[in-house]
Amino acid sequence: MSTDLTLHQRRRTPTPSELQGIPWLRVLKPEERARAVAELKVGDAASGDYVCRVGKPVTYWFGVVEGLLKMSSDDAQGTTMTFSGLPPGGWFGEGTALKREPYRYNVQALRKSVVAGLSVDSFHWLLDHSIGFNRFVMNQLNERLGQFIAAREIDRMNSPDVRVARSLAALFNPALYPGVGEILRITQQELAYLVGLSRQRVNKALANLQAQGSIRIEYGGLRVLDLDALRSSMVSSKS
DNA sequence: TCATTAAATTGTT
DNA sequence: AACAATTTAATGA
Repeated sequence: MSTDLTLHQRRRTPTPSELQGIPWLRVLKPEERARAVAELKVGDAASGDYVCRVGKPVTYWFGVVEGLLKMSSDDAQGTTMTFSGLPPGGWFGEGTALKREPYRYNVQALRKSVVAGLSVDSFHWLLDHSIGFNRFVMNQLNERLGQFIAAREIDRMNSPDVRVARSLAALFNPALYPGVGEILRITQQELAYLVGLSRQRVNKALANLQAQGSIRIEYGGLRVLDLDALRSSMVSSKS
């Protein structure tokens, strides 16, 4: 089920509409932006494809233009632990790109996706030349720290409804994933993989959240009606 | 553009 | 895990 590193093969230059979905381009000055755009590559990843794997040397700083990726890691026993989902607008790998160390996690496409990449050299060039870019990366690191702390709390609770609610809230984080608007394109099966629950249970949890008025279920996706309600959702599993 | 068919996704047991 | 119902996407006239 796992083909390898599609991005390194058939990569294109980004289309204008794809560039539109790259949030940090807007914080660059015209010269910086021109240079970055020239260096950007995009590639298509089929469902199951790996974007990066543990131990591989860092080649790119990656971003999701379209689709859905998941970030996970396998321990010595081969148990897979999913850290986070990566919806459109999300960029990752800055930690390893900064230090030019090998990747510490696997990133795999949950569905057919479009992934953008900026070479590590260009990434460093922007760090050396652009204040705006530095602010973006710093904010990105800070937001992600918040995400991981929240993720630990999520793992400790055993109420499925709350787990689903909090995980959804994370995916709708506008700072980290500006490409996600009112609606998040994600199937209940994909969400089940991310949260670590059965699809049936996720289906039920979503129904509860909808009844509570914080989301609306749509075919192939979800619409957020009340993000704060998702973030602070308490245990109310009357299923 | 519309009708038909296949595929994907959801709701339920 | 399996099934039926629903929605979307694809096809071709």
